[in-house]
Amino acid sequence: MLEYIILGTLYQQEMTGYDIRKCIEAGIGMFYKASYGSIYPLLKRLLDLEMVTCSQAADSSRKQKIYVITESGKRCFDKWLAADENEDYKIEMFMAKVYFFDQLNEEQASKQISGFQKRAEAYLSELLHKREQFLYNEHKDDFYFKLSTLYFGIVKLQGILSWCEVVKNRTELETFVETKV
Amino acid sequence: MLEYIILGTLYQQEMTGYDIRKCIEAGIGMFYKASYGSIYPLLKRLLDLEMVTCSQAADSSRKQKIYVITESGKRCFDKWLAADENEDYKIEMFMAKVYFFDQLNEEQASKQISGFQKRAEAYLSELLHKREQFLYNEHKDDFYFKLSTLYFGIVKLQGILSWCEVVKNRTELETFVETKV
DNA sequence: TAAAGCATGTAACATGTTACATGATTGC
DNA sequence: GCAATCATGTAACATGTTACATGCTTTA
Repeated sequence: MLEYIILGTLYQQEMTGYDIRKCIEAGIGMFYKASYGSIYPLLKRLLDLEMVTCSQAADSSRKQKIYVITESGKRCFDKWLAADENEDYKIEMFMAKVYFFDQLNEEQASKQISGFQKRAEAYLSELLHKREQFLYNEHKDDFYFKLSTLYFGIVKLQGILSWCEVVKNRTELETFVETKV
Repeated sequence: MLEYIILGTLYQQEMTGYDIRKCIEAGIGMFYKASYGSIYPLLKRLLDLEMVTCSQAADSSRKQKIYVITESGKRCFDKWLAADENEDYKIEMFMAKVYFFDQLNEEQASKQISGFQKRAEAYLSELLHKREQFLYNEHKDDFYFKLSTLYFGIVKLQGILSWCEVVKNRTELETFVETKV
């Protein structure tokens, strides 16, 4: 995963390993954390794979290495971005991918979001079913917190579904916040 | 983390490693995945630490090992459950802990939820601030999906906050679902 | 001039997954 | 009798974190 995020970051702008970390933190820090201990070794591997090239900065006062994505690296990233992963992708991973969807054509983006939405819907049904089984339980009060986590899952999935509905149609994002407060 | 979840599971009921996995999957599978490759080695370690004991099933037709939590194991689990982690706990980890809050006294449970809520509020402010910076950006349309992930974070945090508000006061959980649909 | 930030990198550790190996029991 | 499920366990692999080592540059 991180290798693609690195490629996606370099796709937008060449930069140093240090800057890559800052970009990731600023952009998708909410969903994904990357440390130097994972970035630097990966950059080395991407160099070996010729997905990126690297040059010492002309401004040689600093010992910085500027990384640039290659054509091969771009193709690799594009392929990942367009791939419709059937996997049981966690929402955080999916969001880290969505972050780069501005580089994807709208149709494919919508399709991937719809796919994710469908899986989320199926999962929500499961949870609602689980909730019903609990609903008439005599000992309900003894499981208040256990149940609360189930409700958390339900509310979270409902949130995901409304997000999908808005974003797959490229609806104005402010609708999210306006309806609140 | 998993060691505590195993202890918490055995606290409620003695069982085999196989059953522990099923329990985890059924209870907090939504937040936490555990494979045999992680459970069995951990059970061995918990045995060494005398947090659990183990006996071959009397019904010896099957080669099953029934694990039982010890007093020392219970104390260890209690301590973890009551500990007010200041850490930057991810919501999933927190929920896995909340799952066991029925074993904790109400005051401490509410206090931990309030603590989590506070940290979530601070984070939400950050995100709302970030959003404002984007709001009047001329190139906003070029970052639709990038922005959408920011909004996802905002909506998610708002969801977390309302969950906290309900659960820390032990309010009827159905309010979550009733207001919807 | 001291602290904060820029900048790279490694080694030890932690954690967990996947695939494999093995074999009994239960339900159809 | 066959498939599904119960049941345990290991070894190789994947992934990533933390702490450490090093030293320059910018800013208060």
